[in-house]
Amino acid sequence: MEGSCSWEQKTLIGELIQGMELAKQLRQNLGAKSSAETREFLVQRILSSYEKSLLILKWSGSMGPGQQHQQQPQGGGGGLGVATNLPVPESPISVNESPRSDEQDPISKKRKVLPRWTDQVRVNSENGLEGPQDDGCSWRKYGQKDILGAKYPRSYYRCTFRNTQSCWATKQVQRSDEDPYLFEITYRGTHTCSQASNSVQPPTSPQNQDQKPINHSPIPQQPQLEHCSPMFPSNLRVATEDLGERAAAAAAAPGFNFPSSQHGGLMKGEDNFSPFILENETFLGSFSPSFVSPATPESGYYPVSPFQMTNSAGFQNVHRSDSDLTEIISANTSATNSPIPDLDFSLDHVNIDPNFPFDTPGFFC
DNA sequence: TGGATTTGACCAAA
DNA sequence: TTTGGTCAAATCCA
Repeated sequence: MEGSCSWEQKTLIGELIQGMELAKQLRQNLGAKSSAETREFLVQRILSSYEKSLLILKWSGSMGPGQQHQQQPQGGGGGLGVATNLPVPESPISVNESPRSDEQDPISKKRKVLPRWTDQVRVNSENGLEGPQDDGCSWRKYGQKDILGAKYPRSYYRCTFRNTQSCWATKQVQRSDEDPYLFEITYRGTHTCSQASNSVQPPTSPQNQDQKPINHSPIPQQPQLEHCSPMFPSNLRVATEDLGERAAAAAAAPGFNFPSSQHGGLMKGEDNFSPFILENETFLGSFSPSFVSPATPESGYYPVSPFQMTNSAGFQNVHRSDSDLTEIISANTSATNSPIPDLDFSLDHVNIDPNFPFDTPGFFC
């Protein structure tokens, strides 16, 4: 935390202040005999504020001085990566070497270091739709793998236009151990194909988020082939996934398959989860227009803030997304040859309220 | 018949 | 050595 005006500090203070104010509101509501719903909502927000504060502290504490914006510990307890105040890398494409080379080398089997972020889609069997909604992009499944500690196999998809348009965007779909109706979709890389404008873009900074209109609809209309760039998720709940919990979740279950956007059906017939309905498919955070059409896959290295995950106001729905700052951050640091670990973190159990005051006084320097 | 999916094998990172 | 990610041949399907 360099200087007296670190982003973390301000954010932390803002969170605490917000929590205090919410507590006051709750107090007033208690006296005013407000509805239980209102009180519950306030409690939810208060808890959210404190959880965020704790995450900030946790994250900050795990970073070396002056590195908060550049690295993030890997592992479930990673906490939040806050790179918000980082400007979009002037030239993310050229700044990176390894990620870029990886991404440009389709033949390499090396684990790609691409911008990665996770979205979660909750489905339910009531609506009759088959599987989670299409995210607006054309994906082609190229693999499935049983993941250690996970009850369900993970499916791998890549852009249909990978060959024709050299679009290296990929996504992984993993059904939640704890909630079979919850799918965690990890996007890697950004679309550079013709459907890029519809593609899911990595979350961006809070600043950007503030500028985005927020859809406060608590219940998203069953998105029809919505654009990948999920406008605003109606979920206000941003859960961070605790990596440890995954392993903990144990029971077994049949593998699952995720319907591809082109087929709509389940990938694996034996799956008993047939009629899935997308209850929520959103992507927390806002997307800066400047991120919409990266010139190259590498350009997907965006500064991201966990808080951009904040968003609209759904009340009960599950959803959330998280981001992976790793590569994004590396874009900003590679120039200094700093080894950047693959920082993958997610936020689970954290409810980020849609009204997170990024404009809280002092939020920004 | 062409495009998409399945699945075992391979490879590199951890 | 283990595990995750990808490849590519086989298979499926419209």
